[in-house]
Amino acid sequence: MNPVPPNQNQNNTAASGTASPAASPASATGSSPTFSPLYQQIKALITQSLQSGEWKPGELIPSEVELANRFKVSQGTVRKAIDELAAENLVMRRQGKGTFVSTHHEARAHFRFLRLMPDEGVPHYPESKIIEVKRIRAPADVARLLDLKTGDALIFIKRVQSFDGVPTIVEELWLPGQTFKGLTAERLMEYKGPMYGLFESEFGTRMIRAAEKIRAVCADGAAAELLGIAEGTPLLCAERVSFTYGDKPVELRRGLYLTAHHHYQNELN
Amino acid sequence: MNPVPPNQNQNNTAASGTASPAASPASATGSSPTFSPLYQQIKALITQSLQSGEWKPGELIPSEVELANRFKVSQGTVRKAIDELAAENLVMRRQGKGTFVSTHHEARAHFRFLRLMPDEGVPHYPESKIIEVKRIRAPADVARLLDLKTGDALIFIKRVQSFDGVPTIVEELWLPGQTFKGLTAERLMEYKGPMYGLFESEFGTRMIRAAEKIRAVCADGAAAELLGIAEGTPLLCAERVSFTYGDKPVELRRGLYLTAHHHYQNELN
DNA sequence: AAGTGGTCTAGACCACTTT
DNA sequence: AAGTGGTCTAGACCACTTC
Repeated sequence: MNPVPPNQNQNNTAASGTASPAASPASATGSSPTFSPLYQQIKALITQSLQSGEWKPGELIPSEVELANRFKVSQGTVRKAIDELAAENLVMRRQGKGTFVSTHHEARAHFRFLRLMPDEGVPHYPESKIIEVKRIRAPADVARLLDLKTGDALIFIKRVQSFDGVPTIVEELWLPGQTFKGLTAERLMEYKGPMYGLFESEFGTRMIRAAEKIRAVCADGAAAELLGIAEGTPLLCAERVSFTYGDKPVELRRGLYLTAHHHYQNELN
Repeated sequence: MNPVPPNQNQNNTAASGTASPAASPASATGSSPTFSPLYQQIKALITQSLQSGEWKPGELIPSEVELANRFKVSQGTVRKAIDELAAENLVMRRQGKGTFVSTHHEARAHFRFLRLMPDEGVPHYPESKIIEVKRIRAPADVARLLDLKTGDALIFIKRVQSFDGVPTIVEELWLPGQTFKGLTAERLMEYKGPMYGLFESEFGTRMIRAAEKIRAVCADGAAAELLGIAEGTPLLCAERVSFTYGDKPVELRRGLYLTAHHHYQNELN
């Protein structure tokens, strides 16, 4: 959209002695600025293009050289910007091929948000069974977490996920009606694969980060019946808020995990 | 220890036309090598110095320029090596001051491994009460996780941690006797602050990474009594294996967390 | 052969900290 | 003023992929 160079808060003119001696980057050099490095500005511009859909999930973005020309900066500066985007899993670099927009339609991405692993054997993605889909008004607590107003339109989803036919997860989701307009039970039921893939493809909303709070709880009657276990069985309760570009919360999810033969895997670095 | 340059798998001679035309980096250029980039080799050398204690936790390491001279590479290469070490929390960079070896004696580091947060209010570090310390022989399962042999010497520790006087965590630890020779109940009880600080200062063993498996369980009689709760109360069970340099496992820990007024916090990126 | 990301270098200047 | 990490540039070459 904007091929012009971002404001230059450093005197890049340097070079030979021919440079005008009084380039005067003066004016506001210390008053209010909050300057950010060039590569951060480039990163923000690239992120904008990702968010706007200029480059769609799975697609190739322009090469480093091309972006350097577009933004009128050196390749090294573009590289540093993309390095950070890759570290945040917004893009993926592949030597010799290029840089691709990340997508949830990839085996690699499936376990980035689902951390429940079998105690033994290789992990694989569970089957999903939709229990309920309905339109509701946002209760105060949900509204607060999703940065909405109490009473705003929400879509509520309840489902059960099974590994090898064994029901293991009961999940409830609250989605802003505004963002997921047109989401139906039919569409959810016929869709195979991670829900985030559907959100990405059909609603243009990509989850890029999430925060979870985990507790131990007792199975209530409803959960016990859905999971085929005794009431009172201890379950792991994971409450997740997911964010899309701009740190905008767009999903609240409460999952109850049966951890008899699975565990929540976490790496502390 | 080794100020000589690492093997150079790239022809760095370049420069002007005076370079000998037949530098012949030939020989094994494609047979078995598993070459690694220069900055990875530098990173490994720096890590060795960290592990050997040449620079101790909290101390300043040599400047980038100094390291570049020592290793006979450019500052940029040292920088990339240190960037990765900083990303792994092995060192901390501070503009204008230098690069410091990370330490567990820092408020900043306290919540890197303890992820239990109060549902409301600001997080603070719990008080610890040692229940039991004894020497045992490694059971098969513990030995396997710690990369030891069944029957090897272990130190077993049991403690309770409280927030504002409320018992919230029951924890059991298994430590290799070899690594933590001389660890006594007295030393543990008189020590204030995170146990990893003690391990780092007194035993030269720094935890740099950990893997946790989390489940929901019911409180048994022992845990219930220590936490002052009813038997059968759901608890979060976190089993952690911690690693020091070289990905060597040096601690097994099983914590039972009361999540009535706290939760396990996790960020998914 | 051409294009991409990955590595390495050398030099300049900036921002911050200490002397 | 001097030293440190932080940013930016320009150019070279390497490793990998595709044509």
